[in-house]
Amino acid sequence: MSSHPSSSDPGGAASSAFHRLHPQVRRWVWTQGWKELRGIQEAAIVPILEGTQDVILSASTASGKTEAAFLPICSRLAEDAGGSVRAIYVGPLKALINDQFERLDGLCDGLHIPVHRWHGDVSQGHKARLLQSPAGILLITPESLEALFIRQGSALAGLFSGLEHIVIDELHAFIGTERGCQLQSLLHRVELSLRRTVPRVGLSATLGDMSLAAEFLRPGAGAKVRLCNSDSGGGELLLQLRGYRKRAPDARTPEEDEEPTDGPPEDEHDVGAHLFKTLRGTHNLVFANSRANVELYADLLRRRCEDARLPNEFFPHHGNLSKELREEAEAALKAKQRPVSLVCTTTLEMGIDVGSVQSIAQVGVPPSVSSLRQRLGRSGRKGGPSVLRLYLQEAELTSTSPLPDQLRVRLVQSVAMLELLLTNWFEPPASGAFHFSTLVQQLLSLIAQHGGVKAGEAFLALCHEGPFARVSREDFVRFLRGLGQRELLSQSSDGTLLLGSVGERLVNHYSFYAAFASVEEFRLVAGGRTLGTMPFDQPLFVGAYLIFGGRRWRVLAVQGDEKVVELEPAPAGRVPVFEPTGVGRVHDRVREQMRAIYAGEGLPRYLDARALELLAEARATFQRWRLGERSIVASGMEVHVFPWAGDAVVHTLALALQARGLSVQTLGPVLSVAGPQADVEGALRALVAEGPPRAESLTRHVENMALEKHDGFVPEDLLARDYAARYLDVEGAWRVARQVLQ
DNA sequence: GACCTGCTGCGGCTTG
Repeated sequence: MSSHPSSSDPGGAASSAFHRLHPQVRRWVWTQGWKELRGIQEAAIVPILEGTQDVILSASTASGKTEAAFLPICSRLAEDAGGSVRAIYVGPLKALINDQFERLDGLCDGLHIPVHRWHGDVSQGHKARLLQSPAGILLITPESLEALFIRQGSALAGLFSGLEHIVIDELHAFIGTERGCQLQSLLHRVELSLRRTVPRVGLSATLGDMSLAAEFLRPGAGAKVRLCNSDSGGGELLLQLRGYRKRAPDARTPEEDEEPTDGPPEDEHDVGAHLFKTLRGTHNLVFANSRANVELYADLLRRRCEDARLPNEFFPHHGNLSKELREEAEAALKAKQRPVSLVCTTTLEMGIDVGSVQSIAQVGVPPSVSSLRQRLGRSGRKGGPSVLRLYLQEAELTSTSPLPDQLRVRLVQSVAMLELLLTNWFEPPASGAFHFSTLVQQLLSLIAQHGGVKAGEAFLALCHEGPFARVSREDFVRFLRGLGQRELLSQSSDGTLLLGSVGERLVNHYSFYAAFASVEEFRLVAGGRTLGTMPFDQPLFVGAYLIFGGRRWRVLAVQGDEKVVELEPAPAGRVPVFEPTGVGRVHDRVREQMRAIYAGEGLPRYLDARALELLAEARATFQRWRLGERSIVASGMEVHVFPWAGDAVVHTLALALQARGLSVQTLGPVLSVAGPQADVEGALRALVAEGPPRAESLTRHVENMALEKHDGFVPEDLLARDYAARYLDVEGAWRVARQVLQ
């Protein structure tokens, strides 16, 4: 960014917008010693000052987005900030709200604009003071805003009567989620109670398709949202993908158990050795995908420090660690007084500012291109290059190695993701869900707010013009009937909806304010013996494989009500993969790119020697099986189908084949079906001939469709529709079915 | 075998 050495005016000669800020606000900018406003700050002034438009401010982390929103907002409030809350800021994290509170307080202090924060850790005294004399800016979480509706329902309109601005921070973190849907509903309900709209400002990291973000910010009128984008542009990127070989796990089955070995296996030591050698002495983030791996690598690196008689530089950071430990680690990284690297899960992907780091390490397959991009954004900010090192382990092949291992799908998927990252593509946020679980919450909340509502009013408020616009009147009636049967609702003689006994209990517990569920632990049982518990927040199928307690198991049955999963030891030789080929849902585009890499000959320059070897093996397997020419191959008693499509298509095909009585297992990009090839091809041909079914009909074999918090109260058919909209792609699956038969 | 986020009112205690 260039500076204006000839001028001490932060607005610069070209800026007319700066002069439209309140004199006191301009003075604050001068006292900060800023040479000029950043592009995004400049661009935001006029649209926010006018106060008639919704705005999205999109720029990379630490680009001054908060100030961009609040310089003009404070200019508007500088003369008079009283009477009611005048601006609401919604943040996804308490820590972020605390950060922003400190920053805003400095700006607002001289302007006599009160700043209040409101979340679970704020004392009741502070909250009571705001309720007594509401004024200025309120920083709040979606959950605390929910609590305000339920606890202060009748006082809400007065509390917010003079509200002029709503700011949503980290907008991208809300899009497509239950929590985001809850926030949309709460903001809509604020406007309903004020009987007017309030302009919204969304702050976000750079998003690919801005129209999705705009539609999220103002449902139904996304096209009218003003977009202010300050893409600082991709700087230089230094990239390396390092391959490692790992002993095949197939040798170890539950029948022939061994003593657990001490410490991590050799292969992790190799990865650890390189991490230690390259990261020590500087500041870095190591993303390790799971809490278990975070602990493993943090421990391994700490011991290397001890061995070298160095003070420890490596600390773990994940959601199960205490707040104190996490804050200590964050502070150490930010202080920059001595070298510190944090080994973390997604905790450090967004939110609080830890300053920029020298490099990013990713151990294992990245969850998605967009998260890779987000992680990369943490490195090399001040003009320097971003550095990304990817560490990938593939199993040593044996005579019984399953096809996905031979195909090195983890390595190839990672290369595909890096290639897509380099072309600046990344996955759009999820869309299409109905969010019935959050509709349960919002309906109960609406009733609690007003003491009772008519069904027609609720439909208008939540569905017709609210965030649940895709729910039809007929569906809403069925939905209400279902909630009535489950005693969440009751109806008075004049037709008013009231809370039923179960609804009353739900709403009166503080856990009701969050739209997302705490992960439920399932009890794992094998041969009548309880092995332990494990959290499941993903669909679970009979026949699925999992690893627990260092052993491999196959799911025999799922008892959703009792939260019990029955297991049997996985048969020897049928153990498919050492670790998941990717976490989360893989996009069509990534799998298409994988096929191109298998079929191609190019050697990406960022691969090390071992990774090149593994890629060569992958391509040799692809050639040997002639997968460039055919998508169905038989191997022993199994048939492998390669749709080269994303998880939604793979999952849909698996369910469709299961519905025809076949035993199907999905292994990353591959569907493995038991039986002769002719049967599988026959089944696929029959599917194509029948044509695509209604997506809901395929959910018959899904054991636990109720994944979101209140899904258990949602009528089965509506739940099936929500599930299909989130996880299935019938059109895509039938297109692929036609292709693989050619 | 993914990960992350959030939470009120009140009773009972100590301390100034």
